Amino acid sequence: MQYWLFKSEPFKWSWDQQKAKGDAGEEWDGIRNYQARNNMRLMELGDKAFFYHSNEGLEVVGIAEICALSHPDTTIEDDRWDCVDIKAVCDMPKFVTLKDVKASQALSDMALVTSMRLSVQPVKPDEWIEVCRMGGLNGNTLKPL
DNA sequence: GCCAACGTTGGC
DNA sequence: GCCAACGTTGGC
Repeated sequence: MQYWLFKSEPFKWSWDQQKAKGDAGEEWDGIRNYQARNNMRLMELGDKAFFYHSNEGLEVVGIAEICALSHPDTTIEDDRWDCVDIKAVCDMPKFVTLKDVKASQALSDMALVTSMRLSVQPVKPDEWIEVCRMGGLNGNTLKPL
């Protein structure tokens, strides 16, 4: 099991829209960055991910799960660009803001801070547990604390 | 809305 | 293969 973080500008694709898709999930298309794409190619079914609102909100709002392995992005005729599908799992009981993450000593190496512009990024297990804890979730069971 | 950071493109 | 120009991301 690996952990990830997906950024989305809420006025383009929000957590509410993601949740409305339910278990069917939705293709995470539109990624045109090699590093982000490579991360998606590494994802496995059942991997968990934070859903982060960029530009507006600037906070982790929920938890999603990979529900389809990397496949060609259907929105472009270019075989360089692949993507996975994700589905919503649960809300963060308390949103974890970028400010909170930056203020945490334990999260100082998190990609959200160090690789600001990367839109699909890996999350280390200890970072996963810590962000979940700050958001009011047990990172292993994903049950409220 | 500005601008810094940084990824990509394309000329040489 | 270098690097300048350019475009995009995303925090502020």
